[in-house]
Amino acid sequence: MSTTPAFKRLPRAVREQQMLDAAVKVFSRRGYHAASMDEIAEDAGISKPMVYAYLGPKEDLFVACLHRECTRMIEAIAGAAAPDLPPDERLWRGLRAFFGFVGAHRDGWSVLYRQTRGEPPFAGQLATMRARMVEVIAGMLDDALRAQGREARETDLEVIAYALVGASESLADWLADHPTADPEKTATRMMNVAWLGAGQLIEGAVWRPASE
Amino acid sequence: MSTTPAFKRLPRAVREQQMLDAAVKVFSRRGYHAASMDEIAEDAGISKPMVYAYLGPKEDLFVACLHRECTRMIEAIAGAAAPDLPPDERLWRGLRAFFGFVGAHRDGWSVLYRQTRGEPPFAGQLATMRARMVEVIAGMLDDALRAQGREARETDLEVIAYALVGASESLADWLADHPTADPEKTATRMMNVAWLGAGQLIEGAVWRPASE
DNA sequence: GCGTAACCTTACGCACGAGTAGGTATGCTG
DNA sequence: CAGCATACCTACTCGTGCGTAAGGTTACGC
Repeated sequence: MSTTPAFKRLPRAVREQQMLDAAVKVFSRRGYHAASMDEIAEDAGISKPMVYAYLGPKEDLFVACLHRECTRMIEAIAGAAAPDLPPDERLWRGLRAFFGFVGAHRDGWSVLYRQTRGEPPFAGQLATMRARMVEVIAGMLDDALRAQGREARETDLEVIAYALVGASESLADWLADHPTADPEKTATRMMNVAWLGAGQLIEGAVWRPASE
Repeated sequence: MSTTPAFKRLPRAVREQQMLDAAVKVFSRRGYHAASMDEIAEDAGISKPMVYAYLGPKEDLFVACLHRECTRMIEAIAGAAAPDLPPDERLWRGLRAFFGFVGAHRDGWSVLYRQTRGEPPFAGQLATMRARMVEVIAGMLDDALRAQGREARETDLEVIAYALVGASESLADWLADHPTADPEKTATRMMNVAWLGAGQLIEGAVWRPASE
């Protein structure tokens, strides 16, 4: 009887992490709806009622995943991009941290962006987080502008920042789908597109439609 | 009896369009899974079995929506960006057509991108379409390069194109969420980011990490 | 060594929504 | 006006998967 309990009893904190790991994995593979609580439980090496006891119903579980992955990502980026650096250096470090994170947590990224985007109950959370990112980037651009004694309409900066965030997300998807690709190199490419583009804009260059 | 039939009998082709309209609307509002066939039928002013008779089960219905919206969009863009124009003009017209389409078909855009992305059964279709876009953009960049007697590694171009497509998608989302925003203006902003960025890259400029 | 509390399980109820069976009305063709 | 095809409906079945009730088992305090 007391030979091999096969499954050891573990403290709550440990089980919760195992469950979240399993949930992120299954959610990313199947999508929110197709993921069944049974599969998550099985993958975590635990039975379903435990999941409900610790993390609550499916929706709460997903939010918990979202929250954990989101926190990890924000920390990774914030830790890398110190606010007292010059703008391009800040952007570069932020990008490097971002792509590094995605490369190391492809499942987490998938849950965060691919799944969350389309599901009305969660889309708001994602939008909030993205808004924070956009604000930071826009602030950075604004700093760079003011350092040159210039100004720009707020909306313009916001939209540019939005485009940069979108481009980064898109490349992150590309990275997640190409396991052999190098996060560092991807970050460099993104930096080229972002900074040379945004950089020229800051210099005052403007492209206009030719005619009509 | 023959007073007011309340709902006239209509030919199949008309009903199908009404159903697709309703489906796009409901899918975009609720998401694929949360959308019920009952709600779609009701919104189309018709009963459920008719939907099944004409468009088949839910998955087929969604694919039909996808197909219609996708075709409309491709046509709008292809019609605007003639291949014999100079690269920047081509890009500009393509972008203008794209944002014009999104502004006029916000629901369709939502279905196409927000919903399709996260659902494994459909994600492939979207990926194929996006790949076509990327290929076109990459080809354009390549043309511009060759015109200057230069070369670039294929992967680099592809990644840059991917970033541009991602940025455009992201701004399209922004546009879809800001009903008061002007598609034309959004297109101009995107063009600034895209062309001045990519343009500088084509001139041979390269940004490198500073140290370490 | 025994209670008790936390951990963990099997086995079920139940709602919701996809898909269908079978029947009714309408308009077109001869 | 007969006949037939097509548009259309009400009312049902049934699978699937979320969430739970009630009961076993292991560890730790005394």
